[in-house]
Amino acid sequence: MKIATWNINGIKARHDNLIAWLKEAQPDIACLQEIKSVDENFPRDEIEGLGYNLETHGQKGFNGVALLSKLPFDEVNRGLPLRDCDNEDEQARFIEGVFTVGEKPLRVVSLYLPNGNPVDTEKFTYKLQWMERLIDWAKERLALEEALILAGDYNVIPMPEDCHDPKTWEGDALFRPESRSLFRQLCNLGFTDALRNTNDAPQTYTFWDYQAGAWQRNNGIRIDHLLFSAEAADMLKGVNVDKHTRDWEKPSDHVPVWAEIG
DNA sequence: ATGTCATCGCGTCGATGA
Repeated sequence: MKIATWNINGIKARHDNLIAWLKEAQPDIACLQEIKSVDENFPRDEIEGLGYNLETHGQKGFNGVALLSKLPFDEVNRGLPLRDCDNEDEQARFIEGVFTVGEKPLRVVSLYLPNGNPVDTEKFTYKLQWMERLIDWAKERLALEEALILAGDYNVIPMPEDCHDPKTWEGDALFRPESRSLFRQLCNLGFTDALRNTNDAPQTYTFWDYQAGAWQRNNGIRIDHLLFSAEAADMLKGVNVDKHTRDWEKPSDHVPVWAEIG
């Protein structure tokens, strides 16, 4: 089966591209980010018409995540749990679905990690705190020893080779040592970076800015990641990036990344 | 590192976020 992640940068603006891609790629589960829609306004009809169950966690204007699945949802959880010291988290960036595959649970998360720029503001501390909360949550889930996939837009460039020109990213929240360190800490809990472990092609990117001809110059970054628990990694067959969608009319600035498991 | 894009607010553009 096929599990995909795609930051669509607005469901209203990207609906037709999403439908075209669903027909073409036929993922069994798709994790979407930046739906930029409240749940009530999310256009469900055509997606459900293609045979998908759909769960959204949206908010007005920005952020928002969704899960599409041909399998029925056994369970859905919205939002990353807060810590005692946190204020209320109103940003919709996390949704978890539980499915049954071969009589075993498969947990899939669609996450949209905060961008964190500019770094001299509370946006950066919010990003780092969000990552710490994600690590705490992941520790608990990994203790279940189930197949778990954390998919989404992490807004983290893990390694210098994950961007066209590391010098231009120095100091950016996506490439700051603190962000990269927390991403490593998350991985080191026992996750496999599915793309990195199945594809060593250089310049494998998942995002190209709309500005300055970034796509035409292949000035991209790899920030969309699929992290697999050991039980999920045992099922991993391969990973691909649907780069061609960046050339479509009215493209998202991100492209889908998907894993084949079985 | 800015040659863009999506959304909101009630205003046909400016602010915001990425």
